[in-house]
Amino acid sequence: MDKGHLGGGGGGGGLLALDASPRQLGFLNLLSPAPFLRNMEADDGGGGGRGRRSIEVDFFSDEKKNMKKSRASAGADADDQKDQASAAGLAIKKEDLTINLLSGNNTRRDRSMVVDDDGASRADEDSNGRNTGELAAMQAELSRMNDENQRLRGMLTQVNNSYHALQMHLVTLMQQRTQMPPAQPQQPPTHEEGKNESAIVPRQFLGLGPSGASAEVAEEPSNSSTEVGSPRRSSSNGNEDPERGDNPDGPSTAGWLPGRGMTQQQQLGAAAKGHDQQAQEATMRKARVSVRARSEAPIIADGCQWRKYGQKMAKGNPCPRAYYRCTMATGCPVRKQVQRCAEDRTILITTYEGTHNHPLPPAAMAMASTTSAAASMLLSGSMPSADGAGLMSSNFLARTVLPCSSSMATISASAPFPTVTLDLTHAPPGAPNAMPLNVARPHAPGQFHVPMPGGGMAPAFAMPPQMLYNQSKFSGLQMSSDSVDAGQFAQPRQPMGLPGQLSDSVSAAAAAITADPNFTVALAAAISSIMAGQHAAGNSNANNNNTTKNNVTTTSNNTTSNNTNSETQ
DNA sequence: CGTTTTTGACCCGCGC
DNA sequence: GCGCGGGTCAAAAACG
Ligand SMILES: [Zn+2]
Repeated sequence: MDKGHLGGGGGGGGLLALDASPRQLGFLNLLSPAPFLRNMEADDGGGGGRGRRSIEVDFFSDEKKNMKKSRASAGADADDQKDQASAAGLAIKKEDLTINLLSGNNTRRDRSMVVDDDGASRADEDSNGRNTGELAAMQAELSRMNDENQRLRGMLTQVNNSYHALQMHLVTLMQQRTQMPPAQPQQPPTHEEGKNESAIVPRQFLGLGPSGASAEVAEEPSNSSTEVGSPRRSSSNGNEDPERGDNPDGPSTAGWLPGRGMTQQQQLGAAAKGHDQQAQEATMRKARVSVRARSEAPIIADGCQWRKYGQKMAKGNPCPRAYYRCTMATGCPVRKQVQRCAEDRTILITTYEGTHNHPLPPAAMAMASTTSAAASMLLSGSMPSADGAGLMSSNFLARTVLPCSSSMATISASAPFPTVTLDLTHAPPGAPNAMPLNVARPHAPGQFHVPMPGGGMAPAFAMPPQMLYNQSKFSGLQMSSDSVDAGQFAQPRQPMGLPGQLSDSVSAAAAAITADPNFTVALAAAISSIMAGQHAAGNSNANNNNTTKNNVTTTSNNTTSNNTNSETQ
């Protein structure tokens, strides 16, 4: 019954000993001109665990941790939207906001106030009734402003939050539409609710399920369905066998386990759930988005937390392929596999699969929605084979997603799964970027350089978040314009009104929508991180350890790998 | 003590 | 039906 015994085991990670010094490099890179999408070793992606000492390339900078901390220390006081909101994402935003505010009007007053205050004591002695009065008044005003400030912050947070939620929702919807025949159109929209949705949506998202709202319960099944692919093996304990169809729920108790066998049979019950979903999910699952980038680091920091659950020698190349799964939420179906390119070991290929079922920090959003958008486009674009549509969409996508990078997107039909590949490895000099501003600056090979709209980072700092937002939007539009009708994208711009009906255009629009904001977010993150970096530099987290074993997988030896089935059976 | 990594065993689809 | 190969599971070890 059991799967047979336990495997072998054990591990060994002890080898980590070999640290290299790449860290330094990382820092250097950090400092280098191209801040966004820069290589950065740091960032321990994950949290806890044994330090993953690794250098990571950080596409979408994420130092959420730092951010959080700093924010907290800053005295964020209340603002507890907690969860959803709290996610680093907002944190970052907040940070920005805060910064701006400070630099703006308040600051001066603040400072002056403070100064006065200090001086006050002395002044007091001198006895200035008037001053005192003024002081009081100012204080009052100050507090009022603070108040307001906070309130605004809160609002912003909320808005931001719901925006993201909507965004995700949209993607989901789009996918659903694509998949479903005309028939039952209206379901999804149901939960718009507007306000609260922020909390709900994300979860539901995961479920994708119609009923989603009820979340927990619904989720389970759906979730399992999500896993779709995996259920098969649910072997773990004999339970599963019987499962096929029964046991609706043993409820949630078991709930969240990732499905896999985990002793839960129920999951299959989910199967019943409905073909659509299943089908849809299946498709989703199939769609893959892979990103090729140059990186010394063993993995790319995309803002999510990943747990490695497997490693295998790939057939065609000496480098092993590692499998990771998202651990930000318990049931998150997202997986990714990382592998080094055989010919050029400096190229790291990261393949994402699935959609997150939980809110993400902005840093993660960037990558996540990029991939999800890519996936949807891929799926919606009818089969990849169709060059016309396929290519176009891919190009569009590439441009949308990483406007400034010279990335190229390609869709391969050959693979078992439809796959979109974003290639960030070439750095064509004269790249035809959407933004003419491109600073032609010699960059390190392989780094994408992201020309800021302003022509450099510096100016960007000064800009308030909104400016950034607009700009990014702008750039997005511009890009999109050349391949598709810009008009369509214009609509989505309104944060709220989502017309979307046409499947294709919708998907395109969705892509645009999702992509743009992300870009923004990424920028914001990058900027704020940099800013933070100034004082926080020393901070432990800042760039964390990445010791790195520089060489990728030292595992080379692993004889093991090829084993496949060699053994029993 | 909770997490994450390591790693051999499993599972399963597919081609022959 | 067998075997290959891609993925996944999960015990045990490594970390913090
Ligand atoms: Zn996730």
